[in-house]
Amino acid sequence: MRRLPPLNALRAFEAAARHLSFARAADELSVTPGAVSQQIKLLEDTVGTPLFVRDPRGLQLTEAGAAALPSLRDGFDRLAAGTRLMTERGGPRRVVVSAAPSFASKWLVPRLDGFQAAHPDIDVYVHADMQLVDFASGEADLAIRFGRGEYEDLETQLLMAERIVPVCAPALLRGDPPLKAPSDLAHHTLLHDDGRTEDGPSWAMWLAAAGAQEVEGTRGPRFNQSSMAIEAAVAGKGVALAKYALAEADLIAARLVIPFDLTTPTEFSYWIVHPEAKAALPEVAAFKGWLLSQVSPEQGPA
Amino acid sequence: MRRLPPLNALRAFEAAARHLSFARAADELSVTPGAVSQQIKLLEDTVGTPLFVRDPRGLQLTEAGAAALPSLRDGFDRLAAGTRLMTERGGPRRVVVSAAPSFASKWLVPRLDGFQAAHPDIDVYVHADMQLVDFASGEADLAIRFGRGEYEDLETQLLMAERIVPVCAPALLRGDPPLKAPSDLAHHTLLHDDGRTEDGPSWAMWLAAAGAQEVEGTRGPRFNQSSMAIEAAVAGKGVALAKYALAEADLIAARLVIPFDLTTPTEFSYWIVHPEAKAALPEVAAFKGWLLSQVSPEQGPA
DNA sequence: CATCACGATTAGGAATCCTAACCCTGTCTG
DNA sequence: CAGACAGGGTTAGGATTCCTAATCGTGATG
Repeated sequence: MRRLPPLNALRAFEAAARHLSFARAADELSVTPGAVSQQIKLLEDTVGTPLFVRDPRGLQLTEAGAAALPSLRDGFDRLAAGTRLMTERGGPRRVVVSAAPSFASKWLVPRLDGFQAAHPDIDVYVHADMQLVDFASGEADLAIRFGRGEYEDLETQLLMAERIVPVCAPALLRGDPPLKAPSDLAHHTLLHDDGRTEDGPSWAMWLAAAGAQEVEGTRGPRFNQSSMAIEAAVAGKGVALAKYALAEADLIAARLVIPFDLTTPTEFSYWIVHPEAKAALPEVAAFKGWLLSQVSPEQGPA
Repeated sequence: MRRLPPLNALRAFEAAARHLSFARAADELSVTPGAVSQQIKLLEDTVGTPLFVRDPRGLQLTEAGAAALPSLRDGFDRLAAGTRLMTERGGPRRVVVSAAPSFASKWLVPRLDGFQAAHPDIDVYVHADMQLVDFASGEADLAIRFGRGEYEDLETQLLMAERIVPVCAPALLRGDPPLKAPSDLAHHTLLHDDGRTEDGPSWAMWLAAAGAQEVEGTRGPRFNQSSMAIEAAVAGKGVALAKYALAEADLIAARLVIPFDLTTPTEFSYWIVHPEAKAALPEVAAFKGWLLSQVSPEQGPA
């Protein structure tokens, strides 16, 4: 027989452990910090072990507390998912999708009408943010992230690989001077995506691979979002190094061209990521299936 | 932000849905049925949907309730696992293993000392029972079951395949009459494992495969546990059809021999089965790894 | 050295939860 | 076919749990 300590105490612990703060946990639970303190003491008495080290400057989990946290977080995730399954029968369904801002605007949003057409009963909320912070607080249902696919305690599935291509406005090809060889880049403006460095290779790396070491690879404007570099390229401001997925729509619409067909593969890919518990929600499953169908239209996941 | 209904109400619902009875749920939770009734009404008010159809002769889940139950059960499983992780630090650890009686006595128990040697801090409780009923009530941590590996909502991993062999005491080989060909079985006693039919082929099937149709395959004593048929064979009472895994120890010790080397493969195998939530418990993981190491000594799971 | 941020502690009141007793309905049983 | 029984529903009121508000202690901060 399953034996559980007082559930509210467990929940208070889970929140406090997640925030490493009674005050923030209390805020999340809409109670006072004192209440959290009492609940946690009760839990510690029940299980017979201290769960936090109370430094005067903050909290720290004991080994016992740290060992239990992942299971507890996952457990409450599942209770939340189960509750949603009973609450939202027939009501409006929604998925909250988290993605990097550039990916959201350049890849996801242009395709969303396809999802809406296939699932008119599900509303999609796109949550664009730089890092993957939404799951701990329970805000997002599913995320698309660019990286190595190493996300702890989250279910992960490959969406698609990525490669880096140079792009510019078509007019630049016959500009002054024309863009015929990588060395011609010396007389053009290079547009830099200055996001987090791990996101992809820089102009310097690309130029080296293209054998155009003589071109200075650090000049030119820098943007902290890939989409801005791409939009600058569309506007004819220069040549950008772009992730293919983000430039694809502009390439198909002929607002951009690939001047030199030297693409650099990356070790990073796009991943679909979500807490395991979310898999039980049909709207999340539907969105995931649709995402995968966007990549290989005939076939969803295995 | 994760929004949850009153947790005690959720737990009451989960128990009532599992038992399809307020009274049994109340018993499990050590409260009165009235309390359960109130909690469930509270939950139904909170989520705005009825969860049970109250027939005068019992309960039935509504669609909403049925949809939510698996997530909730799994959620509470995980909370229980997390609680154990904090409770049993340093204390005595234990695994409760459920297995069929014959498998437990003939295969599992003879090897257990190896596990005890490798993990002296973990106590193993062997729970022998005919069906797989222990998980719902939370009694067992892990089970070994013989079948097709189709266990809903449970994590499943193949332990080993199985095949059926005839076995008898060595003395019978030179008995009167001697056992030289399958047709000689006509003058010997056949020992029948009369357990659930899906467990394996009968003597009739084996004799047909051996080309010994003239032997009457229904005579002889019947046992409702495989181990009893094997023990009867060891005692020289006749020839039994045995699962190889169960006879192995007696074969190695030369208390049994295989008179005819015609083994019948089965479509059933042994599976390691447990609720997903149990994977978080180190003692369960240790036992599972040890089980797999018993099958292929050099290599544990993938 | 005053202030702030963080947690611990306590008393008392608010909210929740449970029991006990009773009702209703269909089924089983002699 | 009547009575017992088993299942669930309902209610009042008391037991328990939980939370707030106020106060204290401690180290970091400016």
